[in-house]
Amino acid sequence: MEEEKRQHLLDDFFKKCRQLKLSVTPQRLAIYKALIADDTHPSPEKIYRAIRSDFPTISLATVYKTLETLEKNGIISVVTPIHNTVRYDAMTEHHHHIVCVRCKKIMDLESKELDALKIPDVVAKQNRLVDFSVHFNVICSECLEKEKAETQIK
Amino acid sequence: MEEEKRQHLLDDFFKKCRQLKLSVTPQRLAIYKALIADDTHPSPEKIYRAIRSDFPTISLATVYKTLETLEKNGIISVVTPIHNTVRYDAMTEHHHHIVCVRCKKIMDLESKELDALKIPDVVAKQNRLVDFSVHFNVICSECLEKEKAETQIK
DNA sequence: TTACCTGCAAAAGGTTTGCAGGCTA
DNA sequence: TAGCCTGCAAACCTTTTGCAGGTAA
Repeated sequence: MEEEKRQHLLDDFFKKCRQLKLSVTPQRLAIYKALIADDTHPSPEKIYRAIRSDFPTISLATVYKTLETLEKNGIISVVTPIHNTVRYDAMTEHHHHIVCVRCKKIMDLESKELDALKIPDVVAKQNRLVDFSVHFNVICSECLEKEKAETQIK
Repeated sequence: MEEEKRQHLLDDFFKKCRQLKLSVTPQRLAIYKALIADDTHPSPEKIYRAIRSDFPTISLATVYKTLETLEKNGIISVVTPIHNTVRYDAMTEHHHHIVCVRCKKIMDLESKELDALKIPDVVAKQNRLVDFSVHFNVICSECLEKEKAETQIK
């Protein structure tokens, strides 16, 4: 990430925290700075290690809580999108996925059109492409039904 | 999944196991059957619960080991593609990801072209689309370099 | 028969929770 | 000052490992 962009994110960070009435504690700031300083999409553990030299007493739980808070407030986002357990699939051929963000159901999607996606040049310019897939986050029909039913009760 | 497809997968299962010299134990078969009977891409835990009535003494560790073996042999595949820890990103705007399957590095990719992807009708027909992203698995340039260096040593 | 596979138990991550005290706004 | 935030400890959940005995081919 370019220095300019980093500075911009940092400015936004203060702005958003003020708006959302989130305290800007030294720890939070350090966690956020560590995140924008690391282009590899670090894990909580990696962020923890990065700021430990400046905050020797900080706890990993604080890092988790802070990241969760920032995420819930839309200031940062989670990359591993699906869930916290491994999920298996009997289909080994190439296909795509539709994931319900409510009930966590994962559905397969076969699509010749998506398979034929034009791959941006940067992807294969320096790296060797292994495969790719498209991932749709949705609220599934069942969850929509449930939501509707609950709204009517009220 | 249609019954026909299931039967086909099951036939393939026996064939592949024979080819790969993997024993077809009752437990393995049960695990595989449970996987193809469940269209929601179950977790090891869910498969374990599904077969426990038939194999009351089976251990969760066996389910894990079996799924890992089948996955390594290309008989099944893992859905949660990235890794077993959460990864965060300071960019909250819509973007795509390039993931190195070797070093687990995750890189951001912004692409108006990908954003403009034609979404298959089935996706939004019954579900409410929240968002989507394209996920490229690659071997990154650094890992390719490393690989090359190691090959030369041999 | 032999190598692989299972089941148990324990350990090893990774993540979450509760609470007392401290700090930000 | 009030409410939020931190740090500690413990719990929890998922996954991995080692090993002894059992079973498929």
